[in-house]
Amino acid sequence: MHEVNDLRRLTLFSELSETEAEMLKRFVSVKKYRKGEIIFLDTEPYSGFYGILEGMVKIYKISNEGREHILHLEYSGSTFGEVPMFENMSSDFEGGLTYPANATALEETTTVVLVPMKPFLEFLKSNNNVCLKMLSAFAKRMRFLNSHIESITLDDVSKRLSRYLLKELEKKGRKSSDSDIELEITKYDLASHLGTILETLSRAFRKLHNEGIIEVKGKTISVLDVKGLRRYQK
Amino acid sequence: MHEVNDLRRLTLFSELSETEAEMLKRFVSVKKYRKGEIIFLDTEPYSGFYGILEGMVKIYKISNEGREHILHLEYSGSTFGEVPMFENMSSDFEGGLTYPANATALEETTTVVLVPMKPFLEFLKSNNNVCLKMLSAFAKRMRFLNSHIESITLDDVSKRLSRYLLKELEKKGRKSSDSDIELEITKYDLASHLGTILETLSRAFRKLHNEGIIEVKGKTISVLDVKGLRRYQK
DNA sequence: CGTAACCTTGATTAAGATCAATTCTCGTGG
DNA sequence: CCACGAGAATTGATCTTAATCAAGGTTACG
Repeated sequence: MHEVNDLRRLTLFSELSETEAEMLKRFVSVKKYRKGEIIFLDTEPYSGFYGILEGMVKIYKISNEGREHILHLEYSGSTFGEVPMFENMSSDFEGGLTYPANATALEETTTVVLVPMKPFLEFLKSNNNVCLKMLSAFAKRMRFLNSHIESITLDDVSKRLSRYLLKELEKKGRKSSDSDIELEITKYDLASHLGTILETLSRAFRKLHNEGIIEVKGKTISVLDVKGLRRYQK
Repeated sequence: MHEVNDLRRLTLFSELSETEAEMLKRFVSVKKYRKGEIIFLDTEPYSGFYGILEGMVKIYKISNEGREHILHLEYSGSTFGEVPMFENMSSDFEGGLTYPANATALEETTTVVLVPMKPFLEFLKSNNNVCLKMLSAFAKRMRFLNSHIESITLDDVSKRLSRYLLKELEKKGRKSSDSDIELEITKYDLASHLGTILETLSRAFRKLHNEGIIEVKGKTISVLDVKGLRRYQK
């Protein structure tokens, strides 16, 4: 279904000209994964970054005790695994590059493109445009990481949850105006993303429910009191 | 002492040609701060990023309860506050830009340059080189943020401390080979950086000491058993 | 040499992880 | 269409870690 022709579906490449996209096409390759399949591990040698044409991917780390923490959830249109590409440029680089985290497909049909390092770096040199776009994408991700750290170190679990729900509301907000949130991931994954575990997340949902702020019905969260939610994380 | 002429002391600009440096000089300005002085707050409107010519700066967030968390410690040669510069480029940008965190000088004589947004973005358009350097700096920082999150969510405080000490050893390692670490910051700031508080950090030091791994004498940490330290965080 | 900033230690409390037992939900095959 | 079973989620009891509260000690520096 999705082909190399869809390259411009990726935000990073959305403004490429026809000829530029053609150049890219020559060296990228399309791959498909099923739910739960691993795209790369943080131990693997680096070959290039990925862009999502369809589906959803989680980027995560695992502790020695086996606990998992999800750093990012990436959706169709976005890219991941770009970081190492720019690390062989810094003077203090030594040894082989690896991916910074693990990546696994979350949806049954997840289609990605692999953009290999060397040809892409060449491509970048003559495409200041894409360079700037990439900086913009990095900036966005850093802002996200900052606020993620902030929330993990300074907020308790219910606050983190309310923060997450508000962000989801904002996302939906652009499309529809009702205040129902449909969780796109399992609560296990959500817990891992919020830096906690399933049981604790469950109790946080209950707490917000008891305060009359939300209603939980499976994967559907109805926000009854947006102001309350906003007040909550302050 | 430090002047606009020192622009190439910043890693980001270290490879600029004479003429390029000249261009930059026209619009940057030098500022000096004393220990404890605030450089910017996360509520302030964004004007541009900073580069450190001399001294040290902490980048941090503060919770509503007044707890502080240090995201980065930046030293002479590095830049900070670049993120918002690339955020007005993304399509979903709305409203005025602010700094993503607070910045405060940690040393008595801290000298920085302010690089204002608009002229620098213009400059970037014709300097693919600097663009790539910036990507490399961003990549490095993201790698750091990732491992920071990993350590905060998956390790306990003593592990985080041992991780920190190992990184410091590595840094020193390039210069001298002995295994003494001279803390450049107060233990209060270190605690804040490790996502904990002074008392807990103190106990973590004691724990590592009791295991015979380190010796603590004020701001000097002697690592007696590097292997033990390495083993510790696994 | 005195004072303020810095650090340590102990006792107590609180948040969240772990362990264990159910319950709920939903897709699949009988 | 129902029943079964597996994965997902909830709930309770207990344990662990780290935050908080409180007091005292140490160091650096004017």
